[in-house]
Amino acid sequence: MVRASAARTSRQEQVEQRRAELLEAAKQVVLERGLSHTRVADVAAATKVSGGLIHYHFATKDVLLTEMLRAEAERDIAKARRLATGTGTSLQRLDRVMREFVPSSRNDQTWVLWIDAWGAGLRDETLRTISEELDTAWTTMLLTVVQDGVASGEFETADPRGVADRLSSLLDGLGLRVTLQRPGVTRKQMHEHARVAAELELGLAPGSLAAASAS
Amino acid sequence: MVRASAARTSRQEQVEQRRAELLEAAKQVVLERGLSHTRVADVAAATKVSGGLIHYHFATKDVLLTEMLRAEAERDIAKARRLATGTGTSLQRLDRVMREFVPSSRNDQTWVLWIDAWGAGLRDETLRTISEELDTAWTTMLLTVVQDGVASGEFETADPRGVADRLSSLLDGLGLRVTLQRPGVTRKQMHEHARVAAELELGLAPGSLAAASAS
DNA sequence: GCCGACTGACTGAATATTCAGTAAGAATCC
DNA sequence: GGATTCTTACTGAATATTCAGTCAGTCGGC
Repeated sequence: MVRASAARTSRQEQVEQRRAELLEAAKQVVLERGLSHTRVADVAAATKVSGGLIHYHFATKDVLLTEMLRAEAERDIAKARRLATGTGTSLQRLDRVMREFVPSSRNDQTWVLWIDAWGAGLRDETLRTISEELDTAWTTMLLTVVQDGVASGEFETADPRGVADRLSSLLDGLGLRVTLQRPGVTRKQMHEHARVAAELELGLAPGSLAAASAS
Repeated sequence: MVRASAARTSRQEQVEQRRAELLEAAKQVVLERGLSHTRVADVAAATKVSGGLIHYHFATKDVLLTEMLRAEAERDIAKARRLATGTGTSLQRLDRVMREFVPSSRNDQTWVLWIDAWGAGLRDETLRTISEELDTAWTTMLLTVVQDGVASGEFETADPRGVADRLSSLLDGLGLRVTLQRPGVTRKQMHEHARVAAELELGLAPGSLAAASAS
């Protein structure tokens, strides 16, 4: 009895694990081929599993992809929440947040995924909502940091909400350019642009944010 | 002789017109269904023409869609150029440019098309180049206006290039939000955000730009 | 009567979804 | 604790559909 119920991995856990495995494979395929060119056969092959199994766990391809994006969004949202409640001065936290926004490479998984999702969201209510929640989480997080900085006297602005909206919009525009490898917008420049804009918005002396990251 | 050579529309002109008609239909279909879900049969139906004719004028569907985007980009680029060389004070021109950027509705054709194209550009070199040219044109146009304003003493900045990059990135991020109907970012607010950011970047008194548009 | 624009039926490939069948394990009974 | 039914994750092949692209032939103007 005891042994049976204490099996290392219960049936349910195994299913959970398999689903997670399929979602992860789906993500990899989508990163390579794009949302619209992803085939369920690709996901099956990537997992070394039969095509039928995909449909055993996910009713349709759409469900698979949607759940993958939802899971991904949740992970990113959790990350944003963690950043919002980090330690250090507001200046340091703001710097950390902005660094987190910069694509880690031209192939940054997160950015590629969400740029794809923006397009799909134009016609799919569900996807639009998912990417919206992610967007909201990041903007809210920025807002928190800005508000904290204003409260502590580090930042100066009459419209924290507006600042957060502008900074997160700017970061999206910059991240897009970096990911699409637009000339003249490297990762380094993106960070620099974000720094300058934040300093202007928050009444900081030029270089304050650069100094924050050094410390 | 005279009659023949002066035919209202020459053979070549008719072909040109039909191609334009097909490109326009393709655009409409893409706006409705998205780049990846557009079928050549849809374009044929929209033009009340046989499926075969599409392939008579365009070798493949990809060619059709790519040419459609190229034509669209060229039109937009021409518009940007026109704005760059407009009349009025730099303040007025800047205001005009920013207004032009704001989606005319949640379904603004240009924005929907290019958000879709960003995603496709992640994996298609040609499409990436096309949207890059458009992007460059708008940024360059902004740069021109900023530089003119600096020269005339209306604006003050040490880095016109940086200002142009930041403003156009911000506008992309904002346009995206408006088009995806993100809560809290209406067309009006987008314009307001752009105004505030431009004033901060260019050392203008709050409201200068609002005043410019009123005049 | 030739040529170029056009039609529309057709092909073939790609691919999502279904489904009958298998086997390993869990639950139940004795 | 062994035999038995039952459940369920999974396979692989069949099926059904969707579409891009082709091609033989029509039609109208020059």
